[in-house]
Amino acid sequence: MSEITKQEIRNMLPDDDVIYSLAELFKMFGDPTRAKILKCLQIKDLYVGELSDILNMSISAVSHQLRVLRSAKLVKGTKEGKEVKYSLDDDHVTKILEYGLTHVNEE
Amino acid sequence: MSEITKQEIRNMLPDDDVIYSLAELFKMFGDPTRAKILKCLQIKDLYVGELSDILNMSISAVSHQLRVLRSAKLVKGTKEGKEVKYSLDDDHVTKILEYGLTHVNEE
DNA sequence: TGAACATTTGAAGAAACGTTCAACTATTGG
DNA sequence: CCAATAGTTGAACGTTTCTTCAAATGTTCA
Repeated sequence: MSEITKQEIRNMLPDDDVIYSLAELFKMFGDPTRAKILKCLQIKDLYVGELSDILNMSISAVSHQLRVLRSAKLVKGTKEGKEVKYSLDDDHVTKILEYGLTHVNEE
Repeated sequence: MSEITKQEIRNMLPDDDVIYSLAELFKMFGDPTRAKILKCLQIKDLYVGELSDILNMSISAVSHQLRVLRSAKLVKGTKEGKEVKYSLDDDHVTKILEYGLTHVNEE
């Protein structure tokens, strides 16, 4: 007869700011372009131009998304001469993507 | 000296439809309201009205988001008299949320 | 049957998003 | 120093998203 009240459920939820961060994180994976970029960087560190070639997208579009991913601390860019090499900046990225793919492939 | 070409990277990426499904999945977790709903349902199966109370949101808003989650096959609703009880419809949900939370909490 | 209740639905409006284009900054090599 | 190359940035745009409100549906019970 273990009853759980609404108030108790409310208390068990993560704080609002945690929920917001969580949603922000998942939002990063919630766009096909960003998902592809992350997948690419999982394979190999790449320059912006290379990503643009591989994904067949404009440099500008790729750059805009890289900025978003950078601000979420999921990737980082390192200047090398006039080019910028991007790499994953987070260990969880791979794990999270993997779980997602497992789910998607198990239908 | 193992070189990886752009073409090879392209070939290593998941198919576009997989990437799209993946993004669709993560999009579900990418909204605070939906994240909260999923968190609640992780604790206990709940009626729409209960969710609306717990989250302090209009019934309509909750119902709209439940429809989205339902169409993504992450929750399911079962009619019980005039109420509808919602529950998680997917084993991965908990794992994915957990990984996300781990990430968010490890800053 | 009809009033009350629980939920769904559709339209509307505001805000957020993603791409494009053009302009800009930064770096290198001639 | 100038031109060429790599990348970033901001504004504009069309699209999608989320909430609200009002109306509709479905269910129970008096």
